[in-house]
Amino acid sequence: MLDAKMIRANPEMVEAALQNRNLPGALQNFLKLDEQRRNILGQVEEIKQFRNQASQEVGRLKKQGQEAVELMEKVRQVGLEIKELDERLKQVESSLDKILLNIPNIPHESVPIGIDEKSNLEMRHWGEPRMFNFEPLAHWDIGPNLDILDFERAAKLSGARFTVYKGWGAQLERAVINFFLDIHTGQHGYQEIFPPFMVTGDCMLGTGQLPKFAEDMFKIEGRDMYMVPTAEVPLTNLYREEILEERDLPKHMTAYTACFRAEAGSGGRDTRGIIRQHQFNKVEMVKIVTADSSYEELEKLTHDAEDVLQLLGLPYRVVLLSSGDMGFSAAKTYDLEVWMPSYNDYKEISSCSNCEDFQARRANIRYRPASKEKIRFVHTLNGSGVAVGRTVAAILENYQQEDGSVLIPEVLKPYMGGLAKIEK
RNA sequence: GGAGAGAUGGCCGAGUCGGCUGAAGGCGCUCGCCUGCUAAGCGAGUAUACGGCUAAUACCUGUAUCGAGGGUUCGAAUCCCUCUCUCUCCGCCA
Repeated sequence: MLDAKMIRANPEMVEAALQNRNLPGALQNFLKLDEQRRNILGQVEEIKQFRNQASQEVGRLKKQGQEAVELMEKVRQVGLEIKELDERLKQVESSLDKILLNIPNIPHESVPIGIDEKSNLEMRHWGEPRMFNFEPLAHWDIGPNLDILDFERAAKLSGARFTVYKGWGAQLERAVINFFLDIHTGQHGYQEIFPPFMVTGDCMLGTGQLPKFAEDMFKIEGRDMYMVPTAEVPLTNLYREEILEERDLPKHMTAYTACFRAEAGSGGRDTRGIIRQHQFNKVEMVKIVTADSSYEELEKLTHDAEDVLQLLGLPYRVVLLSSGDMGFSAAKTYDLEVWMPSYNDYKEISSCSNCEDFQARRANIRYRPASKEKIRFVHTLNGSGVAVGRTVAAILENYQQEDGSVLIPEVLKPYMGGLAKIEK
């Protein structure tokens, strides 16, 4: 959520930024409503002041044993006015809220301007796509061939976009999860968290999934409960409505959760394999930091995600997203894209964002500066560290052998009971 | 699911029959003083949001906030209703 005062002070700047987000005119009624609000507020507060003073006067008179019927009647009348104005104020404020909650974050100045992914910028890449001296298979063929992925029975259980992992496949998934967590906690200094997989609507509002993207999520019937679409939601909301001490910052957290997404708008995309599922595993990193350090922290966060891909020996590139390709809450985002032979292309496997104070405002997460200055909003960052299912797919494809077997990356062997390769 | 208790400021914790209570007291924290010393003592200060005024996120000023929403009243942290959450006991259960 943007700061209303900031918008009021720089309407043209905000409008321009929203245009770069493909949302021209999103500010339309905001300024008018904002003025209305201050108008009504001024009126109603003045009357309330009178009421407060008058009712104190009544108290004083009564204490002295005097009558105050006239004054009491006057205040009663005024009370009706207050009620009416309060009602109007509430309406205007809820309209304003609706606008504010639907406005995305403003891109950082370093973000390339563009309407879609074509304007993204490749920052760097690591490793080179493997050259195969045989025809490589896609993971949706490798998996069933080795009997470690079962798409058909998954469909029987749950329909499209679900996968059953079996045997070494299931172990590989678990190995990757543990490997990621061990690296982030042991080498990158994150605190491991194991959060609930279901959260309230307030949490979804706090991180920006609601109100705009309700159709992307799985909601529990008849309850104010949602399946988490990413651990970013519970981790960031952990400190919702709290005032932290600066000495307790930064907070670096990592968590494994299953993630649940309705994939409403993704029609026929990535229908094969485990790239785009309704349920997938992910290890997420979330940072809660002060404003002056957040961009430095974003670089580190991105490197922490890159690190696990390097350890796994998976070729990838880092892409800076353009203004039009970024997520709703982000001010700046780096995507990590892993080389995926079946796509003959790089495929997103991590997204690392600085949300600045956008989520902090919504979730009301603040901190008290050590200098005892005014309380401020924190900055929040999140990044996949990284998507587990896509990692498994990348391993299967990048480490496949001509005989159909798949080598286990060195760093994962300890997690697989020393197994060197998965074969039939 | 049944029965009961409770939700107050950064934390702990008072609030009498509704009326200078934004809220006693304590802790913590900040600043100053004092003290021959990693202690103690003394003094002062210490919520947030949104308005107005301002160059100002500085003063000053107004309004709101004692779990949330609604009601009664001239006036509610204090009375009434609804909801949410926490705790205790019972039941059930991985």
